[in-house]
Amino acid sequence: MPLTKTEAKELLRSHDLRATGPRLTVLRIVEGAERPLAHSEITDRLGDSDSDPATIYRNLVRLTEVGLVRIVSHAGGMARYEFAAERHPHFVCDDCGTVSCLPASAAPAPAMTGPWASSLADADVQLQGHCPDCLAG
Amino acid sequence: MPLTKTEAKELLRSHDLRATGPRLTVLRIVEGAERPLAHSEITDRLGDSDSDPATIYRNLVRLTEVGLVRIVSHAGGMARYEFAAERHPHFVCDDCGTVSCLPASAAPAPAMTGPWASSLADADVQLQGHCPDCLAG
DNA sequence: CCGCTCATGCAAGTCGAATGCAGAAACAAA
DNA sequence: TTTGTTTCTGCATTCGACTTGCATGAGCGG
Repeated sequence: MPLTKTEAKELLRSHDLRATGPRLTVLRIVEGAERPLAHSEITDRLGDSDSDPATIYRNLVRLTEVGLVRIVSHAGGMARYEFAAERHPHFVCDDCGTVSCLPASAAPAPAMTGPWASSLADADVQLQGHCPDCLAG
Repeated sequence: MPLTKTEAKELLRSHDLRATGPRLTVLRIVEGAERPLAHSEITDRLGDSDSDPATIYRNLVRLTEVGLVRIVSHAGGMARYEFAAERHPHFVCDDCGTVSCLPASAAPAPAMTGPWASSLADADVQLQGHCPDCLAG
């Protein structure tokens, strides 16, 4: 469900960020993605408006700081960014490095007593293994 | 439960690896650690026998290839290595980057039908959030 | 003890990511 | 609309984790 240019603009302004060209584009790409994207995958999807790589990095940092975007994984040494609206478990493939989204029902909520209780209550779940594609191939 | 020098040596030989000085040291450090260690943390624990950083990297790669060691996380852009004997959930702190080990009871096994079934069955669980220390501080 | 093979150390290179700086653009106010 | 402040962009540089090439040196089977 892609964000319109106006919606994205308002979203940025409501987080005290200026609605600049590259920023709008990055936000809309991340929001419209079907899975967490790496920096290189975002630049690939820029199309006509190819901004400077460093600008994309800085915008991802900025969007992460204000909470619009979240880093889901560093698999393979590259950060993967996801729109921070909904939380669900992710599956990281140890072979191909792809990060996939899973339905919440796939992973029961973790729980523990003691000092870890509140940490686990708000934790994101990530599963690591071999994805169906790599198992098949 | 630290590995003796002889046990480590046999473990290496049984995996078709030569029992060299740096290799033995790295294996024993990783095995004796209470949590997954980054490359820099391993060199910190080398003590008297400080080998070349590249040698440590290559040994971590080799040990990972033969399955004695596993990469648990790339949080903060650095790989964390753990002795591959037992599997348990890990908690990665988004603030300080520390990777902690949790008891298996903390995270129920994930499950799903369809193509993901077998992938999830063998998956490692990793939780991301804010560790008790960072929540307190 | 010999010799083949693999590992080490050193240096240089790769790649993702961060940073300094000057010019340009966004937003608010006049 | 024009001005002015503040933030952002683009370019180049730097950084840190990691990798690789190559010659020397160490393991281990014979």
